[in-house]
Amino acid sequence: MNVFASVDEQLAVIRRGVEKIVPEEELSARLEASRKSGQPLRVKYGIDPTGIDVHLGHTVPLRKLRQFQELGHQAVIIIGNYTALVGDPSGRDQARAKRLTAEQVEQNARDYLTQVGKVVDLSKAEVHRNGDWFSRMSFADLLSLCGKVTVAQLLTRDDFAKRYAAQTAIYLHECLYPVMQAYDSVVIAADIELGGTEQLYSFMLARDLQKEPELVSQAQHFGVAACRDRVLPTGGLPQQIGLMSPILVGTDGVRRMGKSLGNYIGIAEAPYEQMKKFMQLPDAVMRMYFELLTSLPLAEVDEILAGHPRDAKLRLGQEVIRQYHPADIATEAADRWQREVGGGGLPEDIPIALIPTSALANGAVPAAVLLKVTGLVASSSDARRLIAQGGAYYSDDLVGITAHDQPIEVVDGLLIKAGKKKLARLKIDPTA
RNA sequence: GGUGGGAUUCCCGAGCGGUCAAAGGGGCCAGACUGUAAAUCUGGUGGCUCUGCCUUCGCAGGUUCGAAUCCUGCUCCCACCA
Repeated sequence: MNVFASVDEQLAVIRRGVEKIVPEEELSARLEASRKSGQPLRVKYGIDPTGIDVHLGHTVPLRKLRQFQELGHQAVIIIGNYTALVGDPSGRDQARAKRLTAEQVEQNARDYLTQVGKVVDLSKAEVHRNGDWFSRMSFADLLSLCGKVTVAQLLTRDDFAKRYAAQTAIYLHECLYPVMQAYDSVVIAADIELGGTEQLYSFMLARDLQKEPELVSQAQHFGVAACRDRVLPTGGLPQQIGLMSPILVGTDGVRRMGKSLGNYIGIAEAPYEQMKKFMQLPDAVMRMYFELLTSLPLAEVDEILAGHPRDAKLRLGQEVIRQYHPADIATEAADRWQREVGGGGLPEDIPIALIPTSALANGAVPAAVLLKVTGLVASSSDARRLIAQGGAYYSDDLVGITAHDQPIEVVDGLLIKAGKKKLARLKIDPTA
């Protein structure tokens, strides 16, 4: 059967931008077997619906999942609505403070799927909520599951080991987190699991559980049909292979991309906002972004990077933006950046600031007061500082404001600029 | 339960009776440079009716001409002991 590309061709796609494959040597054999039997591999990706904004960091494994789909394999998305109740302890030095309610989790799950659908072809993917089985497990089922995992195993996890050594709390339900995640792999008979490098422990635990006949037959009760014809003569399942993506650095070029760090580019953001963020990336992260976020051949990426970094960023931005917006919009975002920023022109969407008539004295307002009233600056002290440092300008010709008490004659449409980025156009408000 | 240590301006962290709006670093802002990248340099970073005034150093009181600094109580953290 030739529904699948050759193993080497598949490997070329699969390996791109992957940091670690464990166990690496099993991958090509698994692909080979799938190609011979015509049976697609089941590729699992699990997400905990704890937040809402999907950003480019999340798209790295999601894109990998999409690539598997394009190679003809079966994407299986696990919505961790039950694991979300626990909270992933990965890398944490203490337990999570709050736990989400079931309703929040379900709402988040829906929001997630909408955004995930921009990367993965959901019409061809299986989507499961792990509550489907965890909510139906009996305590006896849980006990037999726990009977396969030792505390010593759990403590091989770095984060738990550290907490144990430091004598900070490790709650039992946290210990269950990796066990639950691994059990998901048993229920859905995963051949491959995608995730970040911090998932190594759970991925390996899944392999251990998948070879346990008792757990496999138990999992049959939870009705994921695909599981049934996968059972080996031993009673176990084929053990999954873990594919771990590197962590995408954020727009600061240093820390991992994350919402709480404010260094992310969200896939739901407006194209021009995304483009501006791309243009402000440190040069050094471009290669990583090209590799992980686009499908451009790496040889071509090298050529692009050999040129002017600004052009490379424009290209990078467009390549990524067109994955989430129409291509002409992506091009327009790049053009607009060149016009407004690259060319030193003025942006087209300058906010209007209303100036109450009562603030005028002979049609003019002292510069510091004006800056404050427009809201470009937080306080009049701030305004004075800005003016003293030569960072305040007025009119389309950007005339520098030289003194905080310099009277600025207010006219409708007058441009006021504070620093590099903040702009406003004045409008006299006759009602105030 | 016992004994010590601590809570400082966005963050970390000095200060331990006046010269403290409070060192230093980070972050952030502005200027120079430039590709609105990085690096570098310079300045700034509580508020105001701004050569001065007002409000900040966990909370509430007190001592003093004067307190972030001393005393009392309260709240919350942390370490060691049991």
